[in-house]
Amino acid sequence: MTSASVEGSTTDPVPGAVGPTRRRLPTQARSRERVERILDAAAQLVVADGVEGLTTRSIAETAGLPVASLYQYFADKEAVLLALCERDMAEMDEQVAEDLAAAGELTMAGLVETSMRAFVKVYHRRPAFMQIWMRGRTNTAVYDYGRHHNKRITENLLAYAADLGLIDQGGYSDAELTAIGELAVELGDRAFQLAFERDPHGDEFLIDEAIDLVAGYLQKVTAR
Amino acid sequence: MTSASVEGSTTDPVPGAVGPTRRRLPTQARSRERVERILDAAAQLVVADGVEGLTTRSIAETAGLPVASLYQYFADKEAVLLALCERDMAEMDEQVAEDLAAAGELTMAGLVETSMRAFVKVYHRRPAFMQIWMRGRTNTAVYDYGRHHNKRITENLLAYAADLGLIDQGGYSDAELTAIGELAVELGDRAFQLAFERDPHGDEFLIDEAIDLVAGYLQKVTAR
Amino acid sequence: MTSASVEGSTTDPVPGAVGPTRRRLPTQARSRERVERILDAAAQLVVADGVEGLTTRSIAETAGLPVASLYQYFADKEAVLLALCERDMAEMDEQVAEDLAAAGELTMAGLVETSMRAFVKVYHRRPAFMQIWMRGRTNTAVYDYGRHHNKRITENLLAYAADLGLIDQGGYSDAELTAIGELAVELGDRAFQLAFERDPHGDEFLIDEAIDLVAGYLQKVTAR
Amino acid sequence: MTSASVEGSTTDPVPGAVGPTRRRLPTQARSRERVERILDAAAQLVVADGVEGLTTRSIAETAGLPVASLYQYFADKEAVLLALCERDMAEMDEQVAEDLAAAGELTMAGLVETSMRAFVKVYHRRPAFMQIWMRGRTNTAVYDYGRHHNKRITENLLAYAADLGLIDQGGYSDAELTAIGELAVELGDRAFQLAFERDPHGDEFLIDEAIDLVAGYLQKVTAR
DNA sequence: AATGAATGAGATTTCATTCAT
DNA sequence: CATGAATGAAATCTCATTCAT
Repeated sequence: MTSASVEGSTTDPVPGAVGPTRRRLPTQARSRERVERILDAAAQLVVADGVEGLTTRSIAETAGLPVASLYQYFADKEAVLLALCERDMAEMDEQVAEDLAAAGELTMAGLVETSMRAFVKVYHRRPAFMQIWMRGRTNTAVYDYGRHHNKRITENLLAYAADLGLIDQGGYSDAELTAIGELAVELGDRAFQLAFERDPHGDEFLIDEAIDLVAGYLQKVTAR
Repeated sequence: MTSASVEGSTTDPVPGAVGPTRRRLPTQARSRERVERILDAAAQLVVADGVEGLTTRSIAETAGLPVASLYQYFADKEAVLLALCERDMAEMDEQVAEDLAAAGELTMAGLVETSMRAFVKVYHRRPAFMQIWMRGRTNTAVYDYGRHHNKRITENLLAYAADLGLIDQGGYSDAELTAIGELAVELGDRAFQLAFERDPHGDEFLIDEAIDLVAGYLQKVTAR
Repeated sequence: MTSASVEGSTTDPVPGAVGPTRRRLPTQARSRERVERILDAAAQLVVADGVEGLTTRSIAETAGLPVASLYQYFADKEAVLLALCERDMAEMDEQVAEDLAAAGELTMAGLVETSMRAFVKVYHRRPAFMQIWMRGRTNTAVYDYGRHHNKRITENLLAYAADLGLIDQGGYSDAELTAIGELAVELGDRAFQLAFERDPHGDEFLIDEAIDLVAGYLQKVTAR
Repeated sequence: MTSASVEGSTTDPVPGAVGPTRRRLPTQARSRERVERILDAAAQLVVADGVEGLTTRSIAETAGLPVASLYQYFADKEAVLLALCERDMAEMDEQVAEDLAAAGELTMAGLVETSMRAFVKVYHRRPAFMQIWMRGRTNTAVYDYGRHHNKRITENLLAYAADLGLIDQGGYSDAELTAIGELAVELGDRAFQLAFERDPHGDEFLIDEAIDLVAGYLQKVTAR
């Protein structure tokens, strides 16, 4: 097993996030706590009303602070949503990294299954995230963030797989290999979306199928 | 060639569509013409400003009639969007039916390819539709309509394939077969979305891959 | 006496004014009445709180209609202010035209005096206008409108004076003559501003001085 | 040449200016430096965004200190603007005093010309000041300060002229004489405003006219 | 004295929808 | 049927100012 890691430069700087310059601990703690409160409020509201129904007012009300204070921590409404994504996304990346590390010797199919099962774990742990991710993609910002993140996941997984010698590029160019990888990730993502749309806990049959189909599709570039 | 047709109960009743009570022919004709004008306006605006930027005012202005008159033909803004989808969708169904009819003896892979290429034809012919379909799915109504339509397409295609004896259900239950079919359609749809996101004319490599992967995934229930 | 008139294309189209397409008389009347009510409200508020304190809310409240209805008649807040200026400005132009017509044979000094006294008449008749004009020029839109209007007044008066043969251009170029005329108008305007700043009814001594100084300054281009 | 000086009680107490209680020299020095930094920032911003676009945040940011610290040195935003005026105004007074001192024996016309040319010098040297002064008068505070300052200038110049025996009061009362003086100053001011509005460097023709007209208007109270 | 953080109080504008005619 | 006009209901964001530390 190599030292390859799927966790690359994991944390995208979320555009619009306003970091209050932190200096003293008590203040920093308060700040962090408020940011968390805002994100929790937003998550809760998204689950209840959908991403479209999210308003600055409702966020502030739920978080128990004045609307104006939102703008102390976030550049605008969109930034809240993105921060929400980022927070859970980071957790997701960690889970994947951890499970892969624990998995030992892997084939391509194993890599796919381990990663995708890690995703499912996080969806279970974070129902709000699942909601946003699975239903909230009707918001452009979230959609774009999702696309962006999927690209990064693709890069990391491809690099990881290459490191382990799991890839046989066959006749495909590098660009084509990347396109195939990205397509695989998007397919898995979409299949999961369906699985969780049908059943909040994730339809088991569809989850299994999703894993199966991604691995199956990747056969064409798989060495072992 | 059997009498099977993918065009089943082709026209979904769009919720919210208000049928103006028709009485005299001239009126009916006028009505139809105005509905078309509204849909054309909406299509044009969606291409220009995206689904999010669509307003009743802009629709009315572009269509050259008073805002209030929209409500004579549609229950609300959403209904316009859905009618728009439905109109193009019907065209899409027709194209598929026609191409399948012309295709003669088919295997499962042939069925998949023929259908998907028919989709692409329509995307090319109707850029507005492509826009709505490929980018507009960030609108909840459109998204839901898409899901709904994909289900219907699945049903029709499965029935058609069964009719032709292309299906070998293996150990799968009927429900599972349906789930697999639906998943296949959604995957193809998503893959196309990526293809047209990357290139307004549809990235050729991705289109080919899409067809390939759908056919590949369906192997597990394919007789020939 | 010639047929020359200072009332040229007197009414500048106020940018942003939204004319509801008028068709039927009752409706037209209602519309007009509401516009008047809005302008009256704005005028009253400007007198009370100054131009800076004017808000859409206060206008609507005072006029007794919902804020949203303002936007039926005016593109935005600024447009209200400009319409207000225009309304009174038109009256001012009329007064000048009328008084000049009644004045018979004139010298340059007579032309200047007649015009400026006509201004004063209107200031007296329309205290709200006087307020806006004399104090409200701290608003950029109003200021710019004022400059613009002064230019038009200059053109009209110069043309009128030229028609009557009151001008002896001396060594000055056309551009310089225009500059001199504009300067004269602005000076008179400013002097009046001081006169009405000191006394809401217009300080008499300053008004006399204003007329005197403008006529005096124009000597250099006066034939008789 | 007498000892008369236009520089009277040159520094108007700016209302709202908060003198930080000075105690130790280093602190005082720091204070002074910060005040300068704030004023420089404000000047720069006014030139860039106009007086209307000035915000406490932008000032603080540009000056490189926390917003809250502004309030250590100034009572409110307006006070900053006024202090800015005052600073440049003092320079203007000095320039006038200096040029008059250098001018030797003067007539009324000479006094007017020397003073006004001194103004122009400072406008050229301080573009920010010119901006505020010439366009910023749409801000009430600045406008009022301008009026106030013009009054003081009038007093000083009248006293200076009287001292030199340039004045022949004719039939005018003292109050009238003052009114005439003030009017003359305001006229010159306004004419300059036009000159600098037309050309950032000051339209030469208009500047000459301005000087000419002020001297001309003052003829009525001029001894020589 | 200095300042990070907090916020009350608005401001302007947009839009879908509904009536009265 | 048609539609001009009207509007309730929000939504987002900005800013000057004030405290607690």
